[in-house]
Amino acid sequence: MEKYDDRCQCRIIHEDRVGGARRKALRADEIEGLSQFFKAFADPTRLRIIRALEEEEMCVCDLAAFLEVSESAVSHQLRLLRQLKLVVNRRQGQVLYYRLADDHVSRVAELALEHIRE
Amino acid sequence: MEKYDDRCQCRIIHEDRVGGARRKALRADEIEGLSQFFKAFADPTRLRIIRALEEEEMCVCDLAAFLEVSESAVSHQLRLLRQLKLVVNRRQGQVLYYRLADDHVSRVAELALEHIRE
DNA sequence: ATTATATATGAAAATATGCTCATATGTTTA
DNA sequence: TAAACATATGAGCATATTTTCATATATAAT
Repeated sequence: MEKYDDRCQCRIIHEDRVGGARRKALRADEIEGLSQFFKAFADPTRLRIIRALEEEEMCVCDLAAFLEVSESAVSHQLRLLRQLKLVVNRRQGQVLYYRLADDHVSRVAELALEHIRE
Repeated sequence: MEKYDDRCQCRIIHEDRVGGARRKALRADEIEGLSQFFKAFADPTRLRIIRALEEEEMCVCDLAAFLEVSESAVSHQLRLLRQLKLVVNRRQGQVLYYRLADDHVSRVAELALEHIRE
């Protein structure tokens, strides 16, 4: 004999709103993808990398110099940005040049900047 | 007698690009603000809260029911979103109704959604 | 071939984050 | 005034994230 419904024992004040939210909710994988995408921007180091690459492509050691952090740290962050498909690279000799994968990236950053400047 | 320059011992391949990046760089406090702003979107629970509030205002227990997480957890996340000025609330009796602070919030979410759907 | 350069990567340490639990606050109702 | 309800909050735990350090890989130069 259970004391409560085992699924959700929360009181619901507005059934309709909860239902509405459920109906328009994104699928779990979309939410996961979206939050991953935003995670890329959610760290000062990565955000500075993104901003720097808006201008022109840069190599790892340029970025390390600009950011004043270790090349290893930059490389780890770039891997993350690569996995999230926000940056791509091209090799020229021993140097890898990184650039932004597409312009949604800059546009999102620009829009957010507007927000915080208001 | 130091072995290296104590500021930055990185080799720089493209002085000009590093310089360019430095010149167009945002101030430290803007970078901090921006990354904080994005941090709000970088968690599935908060993202779902934001999406739910795009439709209409909701109270804490509605959100808890929709998200199927504890009201305490929702409340903690709402505090964070409040501190980041992404949501505001209004009290009606003992119920607090939350809504998005402005429409930059939805626009950023929408733009990012376009990105991941491509 | 050997050495140097540019970057990548795994493991571990330092830190940050998200949730739970217990308790506190503010509002309404009895 | 007391009890009930909606929400807030601090402390602590579990997990995740970011960096460092040591080492590995790929390309170029000697």
